[in-house]
Amino acid sequence: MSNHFIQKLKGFGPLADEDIVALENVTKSARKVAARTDLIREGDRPGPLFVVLDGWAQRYKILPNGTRQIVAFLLPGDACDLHVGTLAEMDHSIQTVKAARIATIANGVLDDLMDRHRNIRRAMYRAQLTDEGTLRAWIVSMGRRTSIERVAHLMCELYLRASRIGLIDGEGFELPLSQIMLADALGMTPVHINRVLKDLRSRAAMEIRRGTMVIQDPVMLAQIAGFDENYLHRRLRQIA
Amino acid sequence: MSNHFIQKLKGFGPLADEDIVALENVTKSARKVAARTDLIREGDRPGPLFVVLDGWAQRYKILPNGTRQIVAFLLPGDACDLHVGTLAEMDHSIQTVKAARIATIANGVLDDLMDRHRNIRRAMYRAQLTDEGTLRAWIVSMGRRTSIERVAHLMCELYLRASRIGLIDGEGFELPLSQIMLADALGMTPVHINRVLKDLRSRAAMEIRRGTMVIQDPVMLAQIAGFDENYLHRRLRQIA
DNA sequence: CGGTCCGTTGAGTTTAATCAAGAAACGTGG
DNA sequence: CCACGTTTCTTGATTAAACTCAACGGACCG
Repeated sequence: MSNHFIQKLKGFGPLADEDIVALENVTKSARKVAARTDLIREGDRPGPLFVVLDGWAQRYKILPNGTRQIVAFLLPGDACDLHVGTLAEMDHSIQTVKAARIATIANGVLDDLMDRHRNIRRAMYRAQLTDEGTLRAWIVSMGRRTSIERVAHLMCELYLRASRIGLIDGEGFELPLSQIMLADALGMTPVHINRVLKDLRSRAAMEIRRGTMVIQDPVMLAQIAGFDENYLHRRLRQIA
Repeated sequence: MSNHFIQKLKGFGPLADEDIVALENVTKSARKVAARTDLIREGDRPGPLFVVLDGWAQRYKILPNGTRQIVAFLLPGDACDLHVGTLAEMDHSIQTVKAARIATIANGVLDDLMDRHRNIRRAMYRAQLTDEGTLRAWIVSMGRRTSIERVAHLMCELYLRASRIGLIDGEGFELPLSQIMLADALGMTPVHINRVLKDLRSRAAMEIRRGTMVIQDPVMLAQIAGFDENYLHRRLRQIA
């Protein structure tokens, strides 16, 4: 059975057999978690590191006025903050989006893993860096893109991330996000998301059909989005 | 002469004398850089790690339509991405805001430093985590806060960060940001920023006077912002 | 088969952007 | 140290984008 986490780390630097064994060991405790279940809540004392082996999760924050902002989507292979456990209090919550398989790595175990395996350490930092790039891209989207550009940009991002971990099947990929979630991720209202999706559909750029995202015209979509995939660090530099 | 970088890292975990010596060594190459100078540009092959010892810098991205989005402010003691040098291409630019003193740490030197000094490594990761928290807070602001809340929130953030590194002098602190920069950071137009600042001034919450930010009513400002300083991880958990 | 959540559409409102123009501050060179 | 040019700040009037409110159809679930 393939382990998306190991798969992903391999993309960020060479791993020796012993590294892989260590990673398998440390993630074999994975458990099934139902959809819409909080793994950890804002204000909690940070627990272990979470690794999404299968399924989707999201980071989000609820504001005093009751609105919600989703801050990141976690796809198979994604981990939460490295060393999140060293800080006093969570500043946001993490929740499964659909049924997921989640591994938890205790802090001590993680420290140990990072101390002993230089390859793993480096691969995880690089993974961390691409996550940061994604956060920055979200800020750019929210600050300077129109609503249709924003939607298109998120779709490009998710498509690219899904494709890298082999989640594309022919016509499209599974997108387990309601329009409400999209609204909370993009800083809009569900009503407006609905209108934007209608617009994208009428332009024959993309369409969401029963939980499946279908990109009819990838070039048009990327053009609308002003999408620059460099921020996801597609090409790693050759490292000595 | 105090070194803001070392000062800041000390706040994220204990450093031994030898750690401090190593950090001093590695930052003694600092050079003066004029205001509004790009340290590195989007598309460049990432160079060394930059550390801001004094002055302000900013990360920003220019969009195809010519607009700009500032993605982060770097204050004295702040560093750029760890291991930024391991990736293929910068996805944004970094520029000084005012005249600054910048140290550069070559990739090999940084790797070496991190490998040899466990304390430094950990402190830098924790610093990195708080930076990430700040990015998430910006996303929340842009997505779900009104313009006045957004401005107030940024001011609270900057005030808190400035106060931690001893940049507050009595009434306020130096804020070397034009309204244009504030607009580019908050995803608004300069005209609207101007009106919002006027509003905050008329409420006697805060005021910017000749490059100095004066907070007349911190409680009101934090209330307007819905500011939760936890995201900046004020309190580090006790670590064994 | 009834309830709830989600998606869809229309009408009216609010927020912030745009356009425009003048005043103030700043920097530079003579 | 002043004069001039440039950038930044400020304000008003108008426009555009997205939100709010409301209602209904459809899908899914127990």
